[in-house]
Amino acid sequence: MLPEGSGLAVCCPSVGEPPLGEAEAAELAKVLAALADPVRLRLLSIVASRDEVCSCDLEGPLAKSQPTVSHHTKVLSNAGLLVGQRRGRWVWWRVEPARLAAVRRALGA
Amino acid sequence: MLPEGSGLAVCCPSVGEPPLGEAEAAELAKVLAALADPVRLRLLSIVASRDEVCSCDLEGPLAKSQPTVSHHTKVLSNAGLLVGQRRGRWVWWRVEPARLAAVRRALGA
DNA sequence: CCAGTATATTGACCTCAGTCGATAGGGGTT
DNA sequence: AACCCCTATCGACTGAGGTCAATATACTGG
Repeated sequence: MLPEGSGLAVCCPSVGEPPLGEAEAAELAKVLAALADPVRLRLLSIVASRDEVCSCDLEGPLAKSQPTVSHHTKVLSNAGLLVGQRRGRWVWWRVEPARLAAVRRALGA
Repeated sequence: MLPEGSGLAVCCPSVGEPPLGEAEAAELAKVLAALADPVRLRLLSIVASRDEVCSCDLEGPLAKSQPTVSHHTKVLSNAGLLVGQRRGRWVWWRVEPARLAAVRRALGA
């Protein structure tokens, strides 16, 4: 449940600044793939709207089954965009704004 | 070969600003899906590095077959990220910085 | 018009990802 | 302990997408 590649956060081989080697491209593509799903974008938006949200409060708004929600939170968490913390029986999710900022920077002109 | 949805360019239902309806999420996901491929990211980076690049100059650096390159340019073009112009037998591609900026804005905190 | 070159499309293959039902694991409550 | 609730994993199905060989289309030059 930990972010795997963090080459993105450090600094900035961006799409605008030419070379963009295969490794950087692959890394950036992974994070973008995590973002490139409407359910996950809405999930992210919901979590961002409050400070913390538990998984059980996501099924309703997303209109997806519990396993599906769990799958999406895992994908976002692996991408470092979401961080989960277990408290009692619930898992509370919050967004990782720095990660999102890194993506914006990597897309920067 | 024309961008299809441009709801992104107008204004800003961002991931940070909560509601993010299903339609906006789907639209944003489409553009992000176009970006979420290492070959296309490198393609975009190459085109951005010069002002214009013709398809024939992409096969080499990308190490992909001609149909594959054509496929990727089409995907990026459909997403509004790349614009192609046929001059003689060549197609010259240039990036659409505004579109990329719109994506960054949609991802904005 | 014919030949040659650049690009687009087709068809097929293969892998991957989204989805859900069923089940397992973790953690409270009584 | 037994029970219930929340979350994670598994297995299976399905659809989407990256890739290339083969073919088609578009354009130029002779």
